Amino acid sequence: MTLTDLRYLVALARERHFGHAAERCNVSQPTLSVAIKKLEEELAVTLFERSAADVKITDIGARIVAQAEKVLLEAGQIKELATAGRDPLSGPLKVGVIYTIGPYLLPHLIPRVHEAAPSMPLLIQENYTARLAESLKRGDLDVIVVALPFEEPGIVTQAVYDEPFRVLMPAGHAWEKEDAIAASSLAEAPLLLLGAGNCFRDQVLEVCPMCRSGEGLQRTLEGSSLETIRHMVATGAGITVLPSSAADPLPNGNALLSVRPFVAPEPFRRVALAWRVTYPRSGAIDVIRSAILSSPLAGVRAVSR
Amino acid sequence: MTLTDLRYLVALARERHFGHAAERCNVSQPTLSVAIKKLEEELAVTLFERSAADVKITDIGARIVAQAEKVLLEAGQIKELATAGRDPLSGPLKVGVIYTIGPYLLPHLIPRVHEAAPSMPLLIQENYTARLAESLKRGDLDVIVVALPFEEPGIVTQAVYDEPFRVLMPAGHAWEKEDAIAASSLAEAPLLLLGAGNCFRDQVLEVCPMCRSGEGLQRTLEGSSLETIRHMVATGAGITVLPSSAADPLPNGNALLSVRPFVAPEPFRRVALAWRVTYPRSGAIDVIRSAILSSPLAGVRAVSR
DNA sequence: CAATGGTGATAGAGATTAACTATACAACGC
DNA sequence: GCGTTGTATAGTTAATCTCTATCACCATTG
Repeated sequence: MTLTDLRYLVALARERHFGHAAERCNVSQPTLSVAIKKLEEELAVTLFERSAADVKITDIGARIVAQAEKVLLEAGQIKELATAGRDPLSGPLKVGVIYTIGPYLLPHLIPRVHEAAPSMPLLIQENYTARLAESLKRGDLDVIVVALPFEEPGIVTQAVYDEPFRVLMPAGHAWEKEDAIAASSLAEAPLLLLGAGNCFRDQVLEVCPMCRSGEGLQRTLEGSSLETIRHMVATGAGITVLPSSAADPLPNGNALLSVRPFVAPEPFRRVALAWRVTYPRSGAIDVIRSAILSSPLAGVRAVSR
Repeated sequence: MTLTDLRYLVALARERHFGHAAERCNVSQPTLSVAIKKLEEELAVTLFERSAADVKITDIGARIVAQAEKVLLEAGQIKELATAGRDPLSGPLKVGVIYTIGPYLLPHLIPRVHEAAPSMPLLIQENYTARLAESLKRGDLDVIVVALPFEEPGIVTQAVYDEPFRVLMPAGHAWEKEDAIAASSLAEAPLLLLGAGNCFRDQVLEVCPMCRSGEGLQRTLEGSSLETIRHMVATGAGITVLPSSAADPLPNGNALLSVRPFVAPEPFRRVALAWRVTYPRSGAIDVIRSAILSSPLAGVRAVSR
């Protein structure tokens, strides 16, 4: 029993004439005749009464035809589903973002994506890089926004933008008179750091090797976010390093904080998109990339493909 | 897209492993692999993400699999319908009976059929032979009970029983003293006849050729039934001829009527079943025949096959 | 870093199935 | 009877399905 057989069956039930039904199915009369006979044998049921005058459907035949129509209808739905799902910009996209990007990127990203792909709702999750990578590989996420380096088997990454680091200090801090801060001097200040797991923490420590070795005055704040650290800096608890997208928008309306760049060469992080090599909706990822690049993130420089 | 393809699809969605899914479908891995690929091409949609680690279903793939399961379920229903409908004694049987048999046969027939085939309800229609034949050929009826001769192209008949004719007269009628009535004497009495269209009318007239030529005292009662004629006879309106199944049960409790047989050779009618040659539920017809033969119809003689 | 094992894709051969054309067969109507 | 109409059957061709064997890929492991 194939879907073709069922189509023949339904056609014959409608036409009540082998020849006409065959014509409607674009096959020869013997083809349809044989198919119906085969179907009757397979089901061990007489579906039609053939006579010279005409073709009559049996009671059981009518019931089976009705069911066959239901099957064909449902089968047709598959094609419709496929057609609807063919657009990579249709259907939800599961996006992961690291904690140190999400709060600054998402407010810009969401409206832009919604405009570019109205029928692609975003399901967003913030987490550590390692957790995001796990979810991505498992298929719980479709694309993640992370900082490089990021290497995983089966995962491709595409750099999107570079983002310089800034020093954030309380207003009135001694360094406020400097135009730019040397990375080496970070070890001299009480540096507030994110907890382990945040890649940004590691990147900051890389900027200041002495801090990593524990020789500085840095303090690790487990369970904190850049925002909570910023508030702590505002109260004079220490200084910190922020990515420009988090730091630059601040001072305008915030009298308690001062932001300074690093002296060249400025340390920076490279933010990238990552997805499974096998992920088929590349169009959706393009939309995300474009939306990120058109977002007004302070201080960032696009990375050409 | 075939039902087999859909089975492969569903299996793969369940197993998430081409080899295992193929095994479950009793095919080789390449077979399933190729089938899935073909399906994806036909639908122009990626259903699965293949990677070395595992097989992930895409969102659209999951939706299509759900639909495929629905299709397979409905298709399975066809087989169940066929299994259920394979029994010729299941499902309603559309029976037609001529007016001059129905009232005497059906009360006996129905309980017997119900006992022999409890899941075969009877849909019964009484009508003239010609009308029944038309309905039978059209497929509105499955089997009819008529009197022979009955010849129709595409219709087979099977004689069931012979039924002698009787003369019915009012109690106290002059012929009451006779043991048997000669057919030729019918022309001498006011004979009440059914309207045209009733085959029994013609058969009675055949018994009495003089009546046919209009030389007797007979009166045709259009729109009547044997029962109404019987009541008329009881009031003394005339005499009539009845089949034994209608006549013989009467006199016992009916002081107003007398019944007499004809002199040998008794005229009789041969009652038969008729159905389309193509009708597949011959088992159902056998049941009807048996039920008729086991019915206690007065005076009838079974006709051997 | 090379070897290994597991997994899906591909190639080519063989068998099955489905389709066609031609024709037989059956039933009715003239 | 004989032609017409309509379905079934035969035989052939073509498409398709399925198989075995093998490749290619990747991730793990010694």
